[in-house]
Amino acid sequence: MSDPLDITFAALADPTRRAILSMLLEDDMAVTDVAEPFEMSLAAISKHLGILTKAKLISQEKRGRVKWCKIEPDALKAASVWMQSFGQFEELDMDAFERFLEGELEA
Amino acid sequence: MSDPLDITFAALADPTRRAILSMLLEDDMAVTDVAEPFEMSLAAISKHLGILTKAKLISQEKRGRVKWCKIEPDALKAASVWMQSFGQFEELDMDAFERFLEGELEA
DNA sequence: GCGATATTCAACCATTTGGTTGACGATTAC
DNA sequence: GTAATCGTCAACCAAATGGTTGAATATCGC
Repeated sequence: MSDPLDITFAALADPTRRAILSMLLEDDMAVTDVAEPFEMSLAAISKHLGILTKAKLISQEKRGRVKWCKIEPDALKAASVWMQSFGQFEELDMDAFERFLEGELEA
Repeated sequence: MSDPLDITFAALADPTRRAILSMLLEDDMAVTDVAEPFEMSLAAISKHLGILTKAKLISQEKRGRVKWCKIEPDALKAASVWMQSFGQFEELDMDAFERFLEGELEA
């Protein structure tokens, strides 16, 4: 009943979840390590990771007692395609990207 | 306090609002005409348009008693850039990207 | 001026969201 | 075996979300 795009965009709407994705861009991480920089409970981070998993933005694999989180960039494709359908902006613009990152990292 | 991307992605997470954006891609529209194809009250659509306006995904201009809605694709740019940084990161120079990120984090 | 049209506002409601805490089931280390 | 670690679950809570209805505010046509 609910469009996968609903799930994708809703998952991306939370700053904690976007920060998690940025962290996972650099390397796969265990749940506890993902939680470490945030000022909230492990259970809360676990929930966020569940939402990202449902949105297929990440995958989780349990090895021993450690659950590893890995980014899954493909899920962004559908959302990206949807946005491209607006077609009024060009492809990735590095200057804009850097300006954006500056803003994002200040917060 | 809240990142503009929070607002943008949250606005895009609702299927009614995405449908409205698709409609506005074809032409500017009055509020009543936007509401016509949906099975919900005019007030509900008015709220959705308010959310899209706050996200700067559209603008609204009142001429007489009619309020015209116009798509504003620029707001999608920041979100698109953010997403493409994940979707296409394989095609980027990952080492340079990581060095860039680290530099930003120090600053 | 008066009625019809365009839109929003205010109050309300049910559901979802993002967080907490404490208990719990695995797994690992000693 | 027992204690510590990793992560989730369940119950709860406050606030936000997406919808409703009915009244209110402009503006237009006649």
